Amino acid sequence: MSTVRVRVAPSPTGAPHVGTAYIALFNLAFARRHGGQFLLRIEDTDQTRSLKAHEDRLISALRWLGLDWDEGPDVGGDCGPYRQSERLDIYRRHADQLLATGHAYHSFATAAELASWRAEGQAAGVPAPFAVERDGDPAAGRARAATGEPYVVRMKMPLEGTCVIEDMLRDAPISIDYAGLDDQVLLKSDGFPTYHLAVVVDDHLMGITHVIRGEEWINSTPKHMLLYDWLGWDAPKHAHLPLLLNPDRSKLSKRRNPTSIDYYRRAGYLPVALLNYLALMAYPPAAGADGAEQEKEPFDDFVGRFDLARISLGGSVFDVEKLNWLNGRYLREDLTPQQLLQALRDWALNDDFLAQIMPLMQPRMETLGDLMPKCVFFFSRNVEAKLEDLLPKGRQAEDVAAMLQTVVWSLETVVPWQRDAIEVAVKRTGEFWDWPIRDITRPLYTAIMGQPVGPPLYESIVLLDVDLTRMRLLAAIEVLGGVSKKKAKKLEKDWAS
RNA sequence: GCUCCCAUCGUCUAACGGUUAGGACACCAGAUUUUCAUUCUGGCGACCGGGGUUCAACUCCCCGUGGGAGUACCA
Repeated sequence: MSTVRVRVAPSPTGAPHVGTAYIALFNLAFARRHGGQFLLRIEDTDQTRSLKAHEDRLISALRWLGLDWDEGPDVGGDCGPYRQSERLDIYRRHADQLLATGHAYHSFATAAELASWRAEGQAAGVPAPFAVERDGDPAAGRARAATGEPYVVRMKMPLEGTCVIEDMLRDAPISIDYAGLDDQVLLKSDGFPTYHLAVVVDDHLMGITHVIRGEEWINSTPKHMLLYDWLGWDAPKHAHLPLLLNPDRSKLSKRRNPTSIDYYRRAGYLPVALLNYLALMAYPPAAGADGAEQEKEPFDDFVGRFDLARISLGGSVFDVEKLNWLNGRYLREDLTPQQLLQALRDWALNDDFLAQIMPLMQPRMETLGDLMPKCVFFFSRNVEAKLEDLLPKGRQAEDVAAMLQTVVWSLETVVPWQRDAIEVAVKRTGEFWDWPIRDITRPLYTAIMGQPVGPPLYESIVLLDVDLTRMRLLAAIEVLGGVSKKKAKKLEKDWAS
């Protein structure tokens, strides 16, 4: 049997997500367990959302966790490039091959046409009918494309038949009828591939033997199997992991919870604990000698007993309380006081970080002893904002909560995280509400610092960093009574316009 | 709507036909600690429902129900 090769393939479209770490963790464990290789591939095929800044943060976050890869964009390897935006010609070549063999076709349909086809399909309880284009003359399609008219390349899905997927985590194979599937776009009009084309081509070219990914991909696996077949390749084995969930059991999202790896880093969690907790999310703890279970288990020990088939299939609610408990145990049990001090230095108690605080605090001090009380919030996991401090004179809690929500949205667009851009984002919400800036900043001071007074706001937000800032704003919104789902929806609409 | 996945305490899970259904987080009591935290002890608390199969079902099968995901020129 050939060497095990697995990968994690995140797309750099936002903050590094704990879900990515979770998937990476199981891939790495599988690779280590079988003496194989683990690769990192950047799936930056969405030109409108992918950012190099996000990729940099992602790599830094995964490195911090110690989820190291054997091949990747930053370390190279024999199967590069490992960034999909640098492999465009490869995808085009394979798309051409599928066009030539009649498995794909040029599509020129407008958005309006597609919408009407979909509506038609919906009404009949079937996927959108693409017959108009898919059965046309291939040469005509090619000629039309050559004129420079924008087009996409679509898969010609079989109208009948069933795809049987063997999933390593499940006893019974998964069967999905081809008839229920859309003619998937493979090549977009900007010349970039979609996920479906790129993932199959790359996994094959990079020698991936096992695709271990999130459960949200099950439904598109038949498309991938078809592609392997059409291209004349053997498909890798598949394993679809259960999803990480919000407390309300929906797919883990940043809407109300911290989902960025950087949040946990900045809030003071230890990588070993986060990793341990993530493993526990889908894998039973080791049995101890006395029958009790050993929940605390560093990654290297976990690898030694890892067996893909033992992964539990139900989605898991991410429980910060339990993470806190585990993190506390590592902090107390595994670190000498010296090591604890070092961990603190690596985190925030270092000259580099403190030096940035000095200019903010110096004008506000009479004795050296005034420093810490006035800037504890930089070193705290969270602060407790009091309701009365969050309310500017004459404002209702409900309105202030809504206002803070728009600040959260406004701040989301700030990349990279810099002072002036933050100020612009905050002022923009001021204009939106047509409130004096004071009524915006007072709640902000309180949310960020726990009290309505403190060092300069924008500079402080920069140092607090994006994830901690976001969570403090969300916490303040809760103190104010929250923003109802219905209201948030309307607000989001108004805000977007 | 259609397709697929999943289903044990509030949460994470053990059990792989025969157990008083075990452990962990959280919570509640008590002990230790000058305080707090830690630590220790105890408590609360679950097999989604209905049919089968079997001497015996949490466990196997079927049907419901519930939850989730997918259904994009996003991944």
